[in-house]
Amino acid sequence: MVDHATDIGRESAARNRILDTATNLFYAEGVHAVGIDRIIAEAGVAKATFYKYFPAKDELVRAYIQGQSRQGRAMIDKISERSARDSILAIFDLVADAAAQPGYRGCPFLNAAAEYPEPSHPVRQAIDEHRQWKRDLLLGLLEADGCLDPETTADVLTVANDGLLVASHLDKPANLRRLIRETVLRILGLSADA
Amino acid sequence: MVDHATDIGRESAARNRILDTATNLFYAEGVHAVGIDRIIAEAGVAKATFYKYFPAKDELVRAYIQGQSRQGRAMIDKISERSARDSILAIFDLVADAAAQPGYRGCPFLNAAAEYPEPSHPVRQAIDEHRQWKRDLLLGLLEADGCLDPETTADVLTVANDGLLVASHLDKPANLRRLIRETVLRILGLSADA
DNA sequence: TGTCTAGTAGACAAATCTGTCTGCTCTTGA
DNA sequence: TCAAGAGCAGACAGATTTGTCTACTAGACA
Repeated sequence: MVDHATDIGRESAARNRILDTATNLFYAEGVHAVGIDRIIAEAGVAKATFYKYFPAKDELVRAYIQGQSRQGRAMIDKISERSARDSILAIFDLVADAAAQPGYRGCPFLNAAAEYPEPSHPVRQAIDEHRQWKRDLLLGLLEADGCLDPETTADVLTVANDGLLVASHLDKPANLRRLIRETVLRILGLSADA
Repeated sequence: MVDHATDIGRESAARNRILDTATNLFYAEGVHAVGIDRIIAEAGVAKATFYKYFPAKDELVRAYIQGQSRQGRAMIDKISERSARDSILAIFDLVADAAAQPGYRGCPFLNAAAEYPEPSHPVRQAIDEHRQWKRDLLLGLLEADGCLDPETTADVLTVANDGLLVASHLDKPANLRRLIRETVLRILGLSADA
């Protein structure tokens, strides 16, 4: 017997359909607002199949968050080779790309975190993992750029990233790309025209 | 007959108890996660009384948001007279004060907005109102401070405010006050030590 | 005394929530 | 040919959701 799909939970058309449907619904309407029945109906899947792959709703939510994290990393991986400083600017430009998408509703991680009060919850831990990864990514780029205080600057850039994701959703500022650039340049100390 | 309490919805011990209880629960656990039954039980109020003052749950949520807005404005009103620039710094310091509170769980407006996808919903409108007020407040202070581009700077400060509220909750950075100061000074172009 | 108002207590309806379980139909591979 | 696995369909349980409605109590006021 070949060591085939012993591991349930990987590669299955039904499972993918469930996760895709849930991803769209969770992001568009919020986690608590979307019920299992709706997901299985729109995914065209039997209830038993759902509970086979996701023993509880929270496991689906965790898979949703991890999927968003994977997707976010993939977007950043796609950025072409360039200087550390330009990489930072390109990463922040992704906020504008996301905000230009039709159903944009802010940051999936921040939205989900708002619905999970308990910091030790698996969903929150998945969110923390992503945030930690992103902070480390920025830190590395700042060090490569010769930043004098990379730790502090990474924190400030994280603040800016979160704030830009919020503002691009709730305030829809005109000329978001300019706002993003202005924010990053001021934080990096490259523009003191305040 | 004196023109007494014709207007239902103002000043009532029961109503206050409902709103106070709901405020604590909504902030601590999220809006969708808290049911009417729980609120009336913890407020020690009859169901009929609840529906007398709040014809639907969403009206209670709107009242909760408006109460948080009122409270936020009161905090800022309490800041003593000082220069425009110092006022901005003092306003941002309020983030650290809030984060130091026992049950801190981030910004009530951002958390609630995450649970209301529809921008035209009354709850979202109440949130927008508060955000607009705050942005105008910062804009006025920047103008008084002689800022060269107050509009842009107000946008960037709004970004920073949101980001700091998020980070202080999800990341719990060591030395939050220093991070706040660093963020604001860099945005105002008063510190280029990146 | 009688009436009006605010409030309490709780039954009830209708929908929806998560999760379990039974039974059926395919497809694939030995 | 036959057995196992994957998936579908849907009933069911038990809790919980928002919201309505009836019946009662206590205080204020004319």
